Amino acid sequence: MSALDQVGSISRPSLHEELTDRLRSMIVEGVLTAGEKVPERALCEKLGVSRTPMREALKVLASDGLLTLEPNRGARVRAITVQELEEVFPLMGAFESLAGELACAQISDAQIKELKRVHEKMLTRYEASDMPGYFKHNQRIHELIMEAAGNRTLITMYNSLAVRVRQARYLANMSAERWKQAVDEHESIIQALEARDGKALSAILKKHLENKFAAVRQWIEDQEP
Amino acid sequence: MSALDQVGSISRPSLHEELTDRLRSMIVEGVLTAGEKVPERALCEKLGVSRTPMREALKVLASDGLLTLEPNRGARVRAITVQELEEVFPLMGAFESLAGELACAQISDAQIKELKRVHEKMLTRYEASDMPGYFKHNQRIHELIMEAAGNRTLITMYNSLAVRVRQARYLANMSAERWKQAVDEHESIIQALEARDGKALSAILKKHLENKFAAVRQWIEDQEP
DNA sequence: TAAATTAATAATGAATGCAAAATGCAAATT
DNA sequence: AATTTGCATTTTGCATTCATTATTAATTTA
Repeated sequence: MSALDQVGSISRPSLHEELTDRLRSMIVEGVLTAGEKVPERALCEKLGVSRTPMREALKVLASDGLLTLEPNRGARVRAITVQELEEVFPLMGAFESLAGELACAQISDAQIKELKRVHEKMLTRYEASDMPGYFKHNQRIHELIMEAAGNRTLITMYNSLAVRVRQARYLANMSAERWKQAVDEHESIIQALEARDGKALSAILKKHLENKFAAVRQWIEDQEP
Repeated sequence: MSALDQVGSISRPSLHEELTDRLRSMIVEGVLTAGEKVPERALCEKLGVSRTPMREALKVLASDGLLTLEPNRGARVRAITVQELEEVFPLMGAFESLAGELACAQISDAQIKELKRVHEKMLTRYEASDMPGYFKHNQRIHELIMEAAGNRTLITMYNSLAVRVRQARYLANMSAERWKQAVDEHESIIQALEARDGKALSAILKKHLENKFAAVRQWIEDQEP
């Protein structure tokens, strides 16, 4: 075995890949807001690239459901509709549920420890009423469970939905009760994981998401009376 | 309201869309086989298009997981690995299971009738030992259940997995017993649907897929000893 | 003046061109 | 003879250009 075998090949992501990632972030972070036109030319100039890779990126994001391409009329940021949200949540529920079962079957002690660590941090943020901080750790916990499930296809599909839900920031608003409830649910999640009780965790995660959805739905109904 | 308002606008799908569909079919139908390089230029000439829309299509298919793009080295048809298959099947199980529950909750009598019709046709094909014909109707039945679930997002995600599984034609080989078993399972599926028993259907569909997977896994093990 | 038609402008879809990278091959070296 | 090195060819990534379709502005006409 030569010393060179240790050296990994350098990966230089192509322009269109960087662009897809960049644009995806811009959409999720709300720099490009829902319904907004995506002016090809302007974006190209802003980011200093030509139209070819930009258009390639737009096609990919459209196939991911983040944009709509109206022929000869360009791209628009696709706003997730209430109807779509009602479609997406059961799916995410199924994903989380599956992830829970898979995770319990093979999660390591180290992974559980890490989860508890993040969970504790999240609690601190909750007690400090720091919602953004809370969400950050909250998201990380769900990511860790997905990772523990050890199914890359599952992660990919889950993320593609999560992105679209996150894009519509229904979640920024949460009542005090709902927040308390969510924290309690997370407590049970950790417990089920420690016990490696797949069925229980699966059910809790599904319920957790259903409650989240109920809160979102409530929020929507309050918004558009 | 003028008479012209009745006339729908001609939808001329853009070239890259047609190309993505075309290439997707070529992959699923095995015209482009797994592992094979996809020579941009040659394909362009064959299909009479320029490289731009072709490259856009390739990017989309890559993001769908049907191709891999090695930078500066072009596209290859991505062969689904055994590991990936093991990832995909639980997911499809979750999808089918969810579809079953949703379908039972809202399927119409007309839809059930249609399902039974296709089911009967499928039985005829089984009795005639016509496997391709059987598969065609089999696939249609699962499509109809998905449609009855009335969740477009679910359908989209399910299809994107189904395509990748279908591409690897593990299914063409099926033992007589397995075939018999599959037919019996389909019998139960129809019954559960008629009874609109969501839980039961959900369980049957999941089991149905698990058995299918077991058969596929068996086939793989026989292939590479 | 307001509606409608036409002209001008801008944006998109697709094709071509060019530079960089990879591949294939033959000569050269060990 | 086998491996390496240099060179030509091919292929890819991206930019640019051309053509077509929308959008806007201007003009005409009722």
